[in-house]
Amino acid sequence: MLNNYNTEDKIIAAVDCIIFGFDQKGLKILLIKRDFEPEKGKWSLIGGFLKKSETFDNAAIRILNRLTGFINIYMEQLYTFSKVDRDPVERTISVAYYALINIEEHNEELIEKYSAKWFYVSKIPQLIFDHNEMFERAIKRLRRRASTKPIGFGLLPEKFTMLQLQKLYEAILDKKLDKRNFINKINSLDILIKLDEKDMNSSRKGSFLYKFDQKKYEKKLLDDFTFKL
Amino acid sequence: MLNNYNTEDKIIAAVDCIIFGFDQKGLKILLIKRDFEPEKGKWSLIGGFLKKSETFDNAAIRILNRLTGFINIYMEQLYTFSKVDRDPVERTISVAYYALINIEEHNEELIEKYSAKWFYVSKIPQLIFDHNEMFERAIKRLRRRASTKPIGFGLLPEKFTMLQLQKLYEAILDKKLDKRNFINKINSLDILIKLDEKDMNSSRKGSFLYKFDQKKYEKKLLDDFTFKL
DNA sequence: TCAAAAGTGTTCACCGTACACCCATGG
DNA sequence: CCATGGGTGTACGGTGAACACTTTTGA
Repeated sequence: MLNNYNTEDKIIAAVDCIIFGFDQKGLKILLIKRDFEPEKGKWSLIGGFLKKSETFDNAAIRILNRLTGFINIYMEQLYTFSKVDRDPVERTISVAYYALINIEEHNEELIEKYSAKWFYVSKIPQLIFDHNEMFERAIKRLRRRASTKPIGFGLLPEKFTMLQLQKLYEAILDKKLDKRNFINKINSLDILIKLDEKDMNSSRKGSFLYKFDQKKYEKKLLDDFTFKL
Repeated sequence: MLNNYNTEDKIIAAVDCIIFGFDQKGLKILLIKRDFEPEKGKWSLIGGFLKKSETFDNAAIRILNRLTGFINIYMEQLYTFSKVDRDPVERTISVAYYALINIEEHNEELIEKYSAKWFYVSKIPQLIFDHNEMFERAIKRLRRRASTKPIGFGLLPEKFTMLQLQKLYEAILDKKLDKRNFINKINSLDILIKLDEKDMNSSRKGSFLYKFDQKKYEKKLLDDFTFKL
C-alpha cells in the first residue's frame, strides 16, 4: 500500500480578506467592485489566489497589499470554505482571513486606485460567491472576541479618547454600554496609557487622549487573558 | 483585466483529523502508524486527500470512516495549515478537523483492521509533518470549548454517572474540580436527565445514571449559551 | 463493622450592572 | 451664563470557589 501523490486531485486555492474598519460613525468592511468575470460588477471581498510558493498567511498579506496598498496588517485566519460549486468557473477552495484597521490611516490611496469602498456592516450588499457567509462568520468571531479580549489596537488611531474606544466597542457589539462601567473595566485591564494631551475637537472641556501600552496589551493577549463586557 | 483561472497554481489539499476519546483513565487521541512513504512507520493523525467533488467536511467524514469504520461522527473544522514544506513530497495544504468520540463504542473494529492506537494526550509521540502542531491547536480549542460550553455528548456512553462526567472535564481541563461545585453547575444547566437506574460497578452504594437531554443540549449550543468552569 | 464511593449546603469574595450628578470650558 | 460633552462612585445581586460530613451497602 504505497501512496502515490500523483493520483490525487489538485485544486485552486484562494484567499479572501474581511477587512474591518472603524470611523466614529460605525463599523465597516472594505469591498471591491469586481472588474472581471464571473460576476463582474458585483461587490466582493478582497481576494486572490494562493501561489505554490507561499503560505495562506503570506498570500493574505500579499493580496491585501496589492489591492489596497496596506502594509503591516495583522490578519487572522478565520475559516476555510469549500462548497463544491462555490465558484462557478472552477473548483476552488478559499481560506478566509480577517483584519482590523484604522480607516483614517489608509483611506486615500485605495479609494482612488481601486474600486474599493467601505460599507457599514449593517448595510452589506449582496456579494459574489459565498462571501456573505464569510462576512457573517467574521463578524460573529469579531463580536465574540471583542467581548472577551481587549481589542481596538489597530482599529483606532494611535491616540484616542475613552469615548472613541467605547464607541468602537458599541459598534462591534452592537449595543449601548454604560460609560462608567466601561471606563472602570478598561482601567482595570491596565493596558492604556493616559496622555497629558487633550482632544479639543470633541468638546469645550476637551477629553484626555490615551494610547495602548503595547507591551502590556500583547502580554494580556499572550496570557490568554479574558474578560467580559 | 480579465482573470484567467488557468494561470493559477493548483495544489493538493489534505484533511487531517484529531479524534479525541475518553475512557475513565484519561483523554486520548487516535493515531495510526503510517505504512507508506514518506515517514513510513511513524505515527500520524488520521488523514487523506480532498477530492475535487467533495467539501472538506465530506472529506473528513469519508477519510475517518475509511480508516476506522466510524460513522456519524460530528467533526468541526479547526484550522488550515499551509507551510510550504510541510509535506516533503509535494506542496500540500491540510485542513485539520477534530471530533469527540466514545472509545468503548468504537474500540474493537479499528485496532484490528488498521494500525490505529489510542494515545494519552499527555504522551503523544512525535508525529509526521506538522501534526503535533495540529494536535496542540486542537487540544487548546477543546479546553477553551469545555470551559465555556457543555461538552461530553459524544465522548461519554449514553448513560453515565456524574463522576464520569466530572472526570471527563477534569481530563480535558487538566485540573481537579470540586465535586459539589461541579454537580451544582451541571444541574443548573438543565441539560441532563436523571435516570432511575444505578451503576452498581463503581461502588457498593451505586450511583445514579444520567443521560443528556439532547433537545435541551442542542438548544443551549444553538443559543450560543456559555458558562464558566 | 468497616471500607469506599455517593450525595448534599453554606459562606465569602468578587464582579457585572444599574444608576445620577457635578465639572470645565468656549462661545 | 449656559450648553455641551467629560468625568466620577456606590449599592445590589449573582456566581465562582472554598470547604466537611453523613449515607449506603457489599464484603
